[in-house]
Amino acid sequence: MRASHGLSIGRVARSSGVHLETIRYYERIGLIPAPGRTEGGHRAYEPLALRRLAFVRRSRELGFSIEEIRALLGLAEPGHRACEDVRVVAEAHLKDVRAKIADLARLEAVLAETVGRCGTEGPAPSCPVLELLETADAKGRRDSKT
Amino acid sequence: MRASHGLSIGRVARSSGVHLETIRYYERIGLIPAPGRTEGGHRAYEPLALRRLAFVRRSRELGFSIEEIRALLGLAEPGHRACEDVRVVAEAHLKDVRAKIADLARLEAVLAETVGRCGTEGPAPSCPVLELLETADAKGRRDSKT
DNA sequence: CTGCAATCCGTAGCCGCTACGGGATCAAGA
DNA sequence: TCTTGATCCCGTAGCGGCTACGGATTGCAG
Repeated sequence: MRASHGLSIGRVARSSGVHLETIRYYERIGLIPAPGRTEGGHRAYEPLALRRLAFVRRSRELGFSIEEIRALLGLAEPGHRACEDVRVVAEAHLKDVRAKIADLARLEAVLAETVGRCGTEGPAPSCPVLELLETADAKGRRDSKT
Repeated sequence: MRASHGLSIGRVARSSGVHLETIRYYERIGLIPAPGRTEGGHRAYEPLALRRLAFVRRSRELGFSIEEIRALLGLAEPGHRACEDVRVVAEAHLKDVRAKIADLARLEAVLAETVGRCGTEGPAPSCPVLELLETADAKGRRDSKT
């Protein structure tokens, strides 16, 4: 197999924007196919590999998990581009993202309010942040008899 | 050491809301002190340990890292409750939280817009999500000569 | 042909847990 | 007292998604 004139992994890394070690990692976990090799054993990629890697990188940037990307790559193959299926994956991910945002927004509100009270306290010079952390809120306490 | 009438780890776990294995993990990494032991080798906690664990749990819920909590625990010790130092840690964390929210909000916008276009496309039945993922955006490409 | 950059590979580490498994111990009931 | 069944012991490995290390090879320009 004439893999002699393929692209080296370093080249592919630079032009796809995916770190060299990460490319080898993706290959190891089967996210991208193993490329051909030179006689000396170095990886030699076809230009197509660049597109696949760029797809993966873009998906990671958008927060898709490796497993989601595995699914998307399958769905993206020319021939059965099932937009409907793709939408399902994307919407599930969107839901996750929104949940995370909501979580963080709650934290942000609590932290901002508390930090905001620092230094502006009246007579008692106790620390609002520490008070917050020492608050034993309801959750997780179901200690009972015995 | 009369550690005989201390609280068992299971009890502490239930009433602090921290999983049993997580408590052992915290002890292993030195986040909480090792408690006394019964004759048989079981951990026997003092009531004070409950407060410390609750503090840790609350901090984790608010997204502080283990190392941040280590710092906070030091600062929370009665005697030198340096509110100013605590505020520094909390503000750094707040900044992180806000950065994450901003990141996620950007993702959310892109995903929502894209998914929203699914099915409402005109003649060409291509998939907006796939098109998004196949877009090779500027970042990360600095392939040049040679 | 020489010299140095690039690549090879396997392994271990990061964070914050969680799970597993086989044995020891504890506490309550009979 | 004995027995049972719940609890706890400990070490180790795994999760996701990489990143880093390091010694040996290969590639390629001068």
